Amino acid sequence: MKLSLDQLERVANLFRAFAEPTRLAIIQELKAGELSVTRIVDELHTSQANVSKQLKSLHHAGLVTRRKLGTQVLYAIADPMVLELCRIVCEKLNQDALSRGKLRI
Amino acid sequence: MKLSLDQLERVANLFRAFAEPTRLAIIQELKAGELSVTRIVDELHTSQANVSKQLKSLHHAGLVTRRKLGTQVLYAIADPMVLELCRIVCEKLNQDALSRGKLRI
DNA sequence: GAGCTAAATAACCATATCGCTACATAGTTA
DNA sequence: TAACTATGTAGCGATATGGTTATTTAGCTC
Repeated sequence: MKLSLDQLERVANLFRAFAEPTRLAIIQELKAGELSVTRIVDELHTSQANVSKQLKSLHHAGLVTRRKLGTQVLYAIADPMVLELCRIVCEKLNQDALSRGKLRI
Repeated sequence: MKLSLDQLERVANLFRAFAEPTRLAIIQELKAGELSVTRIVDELHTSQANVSKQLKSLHHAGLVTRRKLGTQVLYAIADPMVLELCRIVCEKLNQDALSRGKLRI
């Protein structure tokens, strides 16, 4: 059974959520557990505005959950599938380039 | 262990190869086995030039193999991981939207 | 309410890339 | 060689989006 253009578009959108280094860096941070926006900003080398924007993308794609706690907003990985995909892709890259250091989000 | 920016970039590039409907459509066609460019063009609703361009992306990302046969060039899926990733993403989308038809590349 | 902190949004620029048309290249056959 | 087919490439316009700065909104504390 083949997917329609509309369905392919939705699949592509999900992959696209993973297709930026900054969003992957956020996922990498969230691997340790729920974090506030500020905590994430402290770890990454980009602005708070950008982190908020990318978190919005991730949340819209259903990859992270959002929870308000006072003035803070806590984000967490929504589905183990997120880490599973990263793991598979890292494995692939490790296979393709054993010379460089192992990759793992 | 956290990935460097350079490593995250490489992971993102791999995901990006999956992040376009046309490239996913090509992968979907190749699921049946090795195909020539013309055969792929016949199945998709886009130009031969565009198919060649997207095949170049897929090949550069290591997702498809390339084999010349006379005047033809045959492409095939390079790694079962490619279909595995598609399968996982489709599963995720099916979970998120059970109301619509099942997705499967 | 005033002042403060956390997060989101707006507006903008720069860059990337999708798909197109036109053309170039390579391999086959007459 | 000429003509034909299969594939790749160049260049273009339109669109999308990553990151920035500036601003806004929401919630806390005094």
